[in-house]
Amino acid sequence: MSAIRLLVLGAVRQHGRAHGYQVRNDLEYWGAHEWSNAKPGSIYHALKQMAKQGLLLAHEIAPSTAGGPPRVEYEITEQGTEEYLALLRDYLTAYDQRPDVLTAALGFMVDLPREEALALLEERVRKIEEWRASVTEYYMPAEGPGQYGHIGEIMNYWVHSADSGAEWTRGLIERVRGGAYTFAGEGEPFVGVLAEGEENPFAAGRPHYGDAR
Amino acid sequence: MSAIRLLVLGAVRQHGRAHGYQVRNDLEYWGAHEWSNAKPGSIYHALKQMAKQGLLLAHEIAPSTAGGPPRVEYEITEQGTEEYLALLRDYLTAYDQRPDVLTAALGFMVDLPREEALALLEERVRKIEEWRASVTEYYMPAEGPGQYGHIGEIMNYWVHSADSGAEWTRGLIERVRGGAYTFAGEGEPFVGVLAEGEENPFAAGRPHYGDAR
DNA sequence: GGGCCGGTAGTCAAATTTGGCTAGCTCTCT
DNA sequence: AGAGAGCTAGCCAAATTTGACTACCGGCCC
Repeated sequence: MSAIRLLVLGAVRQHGRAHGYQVRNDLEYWGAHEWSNAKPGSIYHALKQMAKQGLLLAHEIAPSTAGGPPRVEYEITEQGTEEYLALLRDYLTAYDQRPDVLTAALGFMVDLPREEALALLEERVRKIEEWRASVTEYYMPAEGPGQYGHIGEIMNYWVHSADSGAEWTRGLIERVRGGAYTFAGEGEPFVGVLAEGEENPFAAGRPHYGDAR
Repeated sequence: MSAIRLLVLGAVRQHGRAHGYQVRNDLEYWGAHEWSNAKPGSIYHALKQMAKQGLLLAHEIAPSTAGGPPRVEYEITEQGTEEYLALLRDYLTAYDQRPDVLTAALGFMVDLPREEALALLEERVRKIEEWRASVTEYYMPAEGPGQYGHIGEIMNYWVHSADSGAEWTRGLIERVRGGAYTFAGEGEPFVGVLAEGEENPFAAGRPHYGDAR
């Protein structure tokens, strides 16, 4: 799975009620078009699909005042909220090496209580360590390393990445345990959406890091 | 782009002439079904598509001795070889955070001369550093960090990953410069395909790291 | 001597993703 | 006043990816 469902559900949820273009703007504000596959086509597709599956409720709305075709507003359903939280928990703990998944989950982690977020992050570290152990067991056999030739570099790279990811996660755990950020039930949450009329400092089309490659 | 085209082209090239099932087996031998999207459907699709585009040449073959449907054998064309090398060079230098792309390229890097591989890897490091500079410039503005709340952790994660990736690449450069592995034109290459009848120690279905998540 | 497991070699529909396209409106410049 | 740029809002075809399914054969077990 990609991160798009979590992103779209999270965006709709923060708005209460949103149409596709708003979601698209939020994701762009978060820079998601640069670190995930959040392109217009994918966003609208995800909205429709999730509406069909009952995760979102679609309301047909008359053409807006500012031109453009008739639009559809979406609300998250009970079932959609469950899916949202399930994805969030899953992506915080899953070590699947795709940075977009973790990144999306980081953006929403404060929707969980602090203690739960900490538990999930600790589980994440545990999973990375397990993964590392299983890889080194299978790919560093008794015959010693080197028998794979340059292919051994692949394993070396994986292990290095895993170690680096675990280390970073431990740092995050410490910061969160030390009281950083505002989690669910701790008062005014940090707002990550644009207010009506506010301008987006990170609009697409800027000469960004996304241009690396 | 995903890594599948490079993987399939590389597999066909190593065989000289291969049918889909052989490619599928090679990729499985390399563990590619665990770190990339190399599933049967994707492999056969890529073969057909690249044959249509002239990167591969397809030969219809009579049903094999061992049952099953009539099969198709593929050979890489001149154009396919060019595309293969272009992808390889691109993936070795591109910092696009998707580990499958780099992993695939690492598996084939010895198809290039040692000096070229070194140059590409150095370019890779340069690109990562550029990327890092551009990110920190845009996302650590004058108002100081912390104004993004927990969203700042996302940038922190990216930067950490970039640094880790650059460091690893520098290590690889040193090993290669020090004479490790056998590159193009340096004698008998390391064989990464199964010989006829050899058994695959990494067959699918084993309890691997891929089961993390 | 029938059943079924595993290997060979793939196909197929459905879901997703990509990249570009449309169409109406407003604002600015000339 | 008209051209054109830019914003709002979203659609679409084509390509890709997923996950499950097919069909055939040989051998093993009972």
